Amino acid sequence: MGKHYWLMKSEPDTFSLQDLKERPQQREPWDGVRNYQARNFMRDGMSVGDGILFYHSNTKPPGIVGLAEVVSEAYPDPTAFDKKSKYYDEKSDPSNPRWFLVDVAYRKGFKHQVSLEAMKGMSELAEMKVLQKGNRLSITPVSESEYKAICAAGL
DNA sequence: GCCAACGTTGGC
DNA sequence: GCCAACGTTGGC
Repeated sequence: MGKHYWLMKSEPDTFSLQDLKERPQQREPWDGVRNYQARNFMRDGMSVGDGILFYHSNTKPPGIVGLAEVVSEAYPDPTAFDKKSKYYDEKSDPSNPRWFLVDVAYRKGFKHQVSLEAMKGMSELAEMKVLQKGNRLSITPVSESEYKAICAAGL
């Protein structure tokens, strides 16, 4: 299977690209996703080596701040089984897990953040999922041409 | 802080 | 299976 590209949102107050950069081995399980579509992208769509656009949401300005990479196959999200976790889900049965995640690793910080506003002005991104009205998904697929256009603007 | 858009829940 | 109520997301 060829390499795919994804946009993954995170609120920087919760977990920023800088936080990922400072993690041991600069990698982290992408836990806490509790949306079925986003889960399906991780569980069924992602492969090791896929490229990730790291997006900061709920901040000023929102936008893509750098690059990460998928570094594991999908596996059950352990926080769903942890009663002390804020992501605990009593309906996720360890013998039939409901929630999955992948590990992601830091790759690069952009020289220039590519803001949401700038993205809206880029004709190459007219079809991009994250720009469609009403889209709240925290994980969306990105085409190779979209990925390259954003890298060209940010690196 | 507001609120549009969307997903989930649960009564029926 | 329908759909109203509710909760969340996330830009502004």
